[in-house]
Order: sequence, then C-alpha cells, then structure tokens
Amino acid sequence: MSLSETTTLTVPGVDLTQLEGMTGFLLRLAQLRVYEGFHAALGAHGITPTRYSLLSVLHSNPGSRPGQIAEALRVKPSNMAALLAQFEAEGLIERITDPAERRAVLIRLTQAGAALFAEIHPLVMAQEARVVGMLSAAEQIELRRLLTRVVTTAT
Amino acid sequence: MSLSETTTLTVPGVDLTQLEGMTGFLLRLAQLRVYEGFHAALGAHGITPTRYSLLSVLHSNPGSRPGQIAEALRVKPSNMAALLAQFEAEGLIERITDPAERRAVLIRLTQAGAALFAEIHPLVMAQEARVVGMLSAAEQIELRRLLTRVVTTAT
DNA sequence: CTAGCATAGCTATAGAACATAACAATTTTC
DNA sequence: GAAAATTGTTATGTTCTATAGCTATGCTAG
Repeated sequence: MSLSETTTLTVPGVDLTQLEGMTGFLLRLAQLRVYEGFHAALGAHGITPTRYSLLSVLHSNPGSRPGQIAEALRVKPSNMAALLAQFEAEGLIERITDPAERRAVLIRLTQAGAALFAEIHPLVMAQEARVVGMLSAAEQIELRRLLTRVVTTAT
Repeated sequence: MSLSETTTLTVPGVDLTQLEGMTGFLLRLAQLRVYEGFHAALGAHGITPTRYSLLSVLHSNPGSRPGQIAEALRVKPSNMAALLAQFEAEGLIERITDPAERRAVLIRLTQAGAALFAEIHPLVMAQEARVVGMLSAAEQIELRRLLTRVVTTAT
C-alpha cells in the first residue's frame, strides 16, 4: 500500500471555508485531480479520459453508431466525428456504412484498437484505484453511489 | 419540495456498465450537470462557476493577491490576470498596489462587486441545493466529506 | 410516385478554457 | 551594488466545446 498524506485545501493567506462547503467546487477540484493523474499515467500513450471512454464504449459495444456514442458520453455529435476521424487515421477503428440503414455508420475497433484498449485498460484501472485509494472499499462504493444518484436524477 | 425522478444513465443501444463503475467518469458527468444548472440559474447574470468562485474568495478575503487567489482556485496566474482585468473593467474590483511590497497588488471588491455578490450568492446556494437535492442531508455531508478526502490527500 | 420533411453524420468555424514563454518592476541575497 | 528571485502581466498557442450549415439517405402524405 502506498503512503497517503493529508494536505491542506487552503492556501496560506486565503480562507476557502465558503467554497470548501460547496459540492460544485469540490467536484471541480476532484476532476482536476483525476485529469492530472490520468495525464501522468497515460499521457505517454496519448490517451486522455475522453479517448479512453471512447475506446471503452467501443469495446463493450462493437458496431454502435456515432450519434449513440456521442449521447452516451455527453459529447456533441460534431466533436464525436472529429474524435472518430482521429481514431480512424490512427487505425484504431473502422467506419462501416450500415447496409440496412445507409445513413448510419457502424463503428468497430480494429485489431490495433482492441490491442490498445487491452494495453491501457489495466493502467486506467490502476489510476482509478489511486484516485480513490485513500478511501475504504465501502467508502469508494458509497462515493460512486452518491455521484450516480446526483447524475441520474432529473431536476 | 420539487419532484425527483430517476433516469437511466445508459442510452438505448449502448451499454455503459464499464464506465458507470469508474469514479472519474461519474465525476465528469456530475460536473457537467453542475455547469448546466449553473448556466440555467445564473447565465443571465453573466456568472460562471469560475467567476462566482472569484467573487466568493474576494468577499471572504478582501485585500488578497492575484497569485494567492490563483493558487487557491487552481487557475494559472496568467489566466487570473485576464479574469481580474475583466472584473476591473466591469467595475467589480479595484487593484491597489501594496505600499509595503510594491510588486504586489491587493484586490478588493468595489461596492458594485459586493452588491453583485450579495445578489447572486443566494441564487448559487439555491443552485447548489438543487444539484444535491435528491440526497438526504446526511448523504450531502458524506458526499462532500468523501470528495474532500479525495482532493486533499496527496498521492 | 414524388415533394416535402426528418434523420444521421459530417465540415467549418467560432468561442471559451487552459497552458507556456517572455517581459517589466520590485525586492532580496550575496 | 550585481545577480537572482518574486510578482504580476502581456502575448500567444493549444485544446475543448458549441453552433450553423451541408450532404446523403430514409420516411410519409397526397
């Protein structure tokens, strides 16, 4: 197990009591930390959180369509197109026109794409474990449960 | 109390089981939700989360310095300078050269800045309450506690 | 059948957020 | 007093995100 050390959230001379009590601010700081860790662990592979999430969705859902993927990942269809174009240029995916619905495009990982996912998935899981490593197993589950409720409850 | 309805995280045709179990992905979705709500509740006032956090820090810490504020809010000093220039142009803050340390600049809300903060603060609190409104009071506290531990523990 | 409309995906582009480098002014250090 | 460090800023580039418009395909009503 790695050491864990508590640091102050506050900066000398600045009282952050007000913002520390706001979930929105804490979410921002937590996400910054996730991105930092992700960059440190996977930057050398050219993998960002968004790129990983796309690989993951395609691994679990071969043959899904750009619009569906964009909606699932909360990315605009136009930006998903750009992302897919990159992946295609890198040989990670192939775009296949659906014969039964020729407006639609089916996306599949190539062998190279599947291999990349297999390579980085363990690294991402290790990174995930580091981010929440200071919490007990029960606390990690509870954190995900609370976040899921925040995310899945309509206002 | 407003109604609350649970929606599916998944999109028809796309299985997100893998990503749903990852704290990093949930944090991203949660923050997207916070930003959406913030925009809906405060966009008309021209207030973004970052701008609100700056007003809040200045309200709690009159006379603090750009570098300190930037560090506390996790913003680069150069971007903080741009933000402060905007606020100054809008008459919300004033920059005062510290007589005792003439490299330094002290930032203070003007009367207009203080008035704007007083006006929007209740709206932000209401927005915050909406975001976590589907959780019990104890769960809201627990969520903040867990996020704080994630954020304040060095790796 | 075909004219009009809806859907799926894409391109082009603009705006916002974020990061880096270089600079002037001031203070500290040796 | 010269060199180095600190503070804040400007200038700039990159990346992320959002919007508008286009093409190709499919659907539907007359």
